[in-house]
Amino acid sequence: MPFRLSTRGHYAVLLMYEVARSGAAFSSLANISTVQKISQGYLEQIIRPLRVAGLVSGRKGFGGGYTLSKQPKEVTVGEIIRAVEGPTVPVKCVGDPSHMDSCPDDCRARRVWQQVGQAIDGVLDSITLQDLLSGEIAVAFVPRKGE
Amino acid sequence: MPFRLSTRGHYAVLLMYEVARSGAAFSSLANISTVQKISQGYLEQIIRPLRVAGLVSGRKGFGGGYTLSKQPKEVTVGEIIRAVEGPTVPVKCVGDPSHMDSCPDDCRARRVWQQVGQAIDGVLDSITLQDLLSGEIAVAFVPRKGE
DNA sequence: GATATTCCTAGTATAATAATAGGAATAGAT
DNA sequence: ATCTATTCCTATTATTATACTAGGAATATC
Repeated sequence: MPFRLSTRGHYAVLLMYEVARSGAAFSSLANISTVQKISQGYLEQIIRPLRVAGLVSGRKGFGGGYTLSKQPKEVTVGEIIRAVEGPTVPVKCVGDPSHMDSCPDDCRARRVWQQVGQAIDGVLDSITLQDLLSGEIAVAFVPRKGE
Repeated sequence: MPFRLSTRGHYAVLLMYEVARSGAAFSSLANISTVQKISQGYLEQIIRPLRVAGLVSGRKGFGGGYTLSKQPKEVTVGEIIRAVEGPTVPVKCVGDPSHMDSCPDDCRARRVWQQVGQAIDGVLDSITLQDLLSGEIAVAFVPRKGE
């Protein structure tokens, strides 16, 4: 339950993966909606900030859809998630000036949250759409029960 | 906004820090409530799972309160947060068997979420209450505007 | 002109969060 | 004994965020 990613960020990555899969051809949201089983209306909302951020460009009308604005290896998962969700800060008192005075100046925990945010961005920024396409992502160690 | 920690986990760390600061003496929630400006009733809810997990022990009555059950260097921030919030999994389809079939078996993104969860736990488990007490936490690199 | 698409704004149901409220049990102080 | 400070427990509630749905306007192709 802590450090959860909302469906917006989650779906944004799946969405961009589908757009990347189609290469130079236009991918329609109707098609992606079917493949990934996400409502088209919701996808429209999610792709808007991605377009504004210049990660995809859309084309209206019959045969239209979206294509990547950059090469798959130039687009990181971090860019995608931050475009739809904003900066990666686990608690408000880090990064948001309007909340920084809600905790004392000498708060020892603040550096913990900074490190966590940095670690998350480190992982997300190290993975590109090209990595997703080629399946070349290192398998994370997942501890099992009783280990 | 993504990967946010709720106040329960956030406050749990501040709470444990205050308990640790008092060493062997009992810390009352009334006092911690005043120092950290968190309502006592809410602190009571937060400390319960910490007590159940064996991180603190409580003593009722006048002069009562809570003390650490272990040495500060034996208690990690990760233990604290997971005790009150559950396991660190950014999306439901990782870790929760009831949701693992909602996405396809070959989902390329799943490893991303696994790696993120592992990175978060890596940071949280590397920091102990002793580190908070002594202030010996490495400063995370925080990028500034226009850098 | 029919249709498939992006593009835009608003509303809404559900769930999670962040508490508050009220009290019972217990230990020490007087 | 009684008073008070504390933990301990259960329930309720206000607020917010999430995760959508609805309805339509613009535009490009057939």
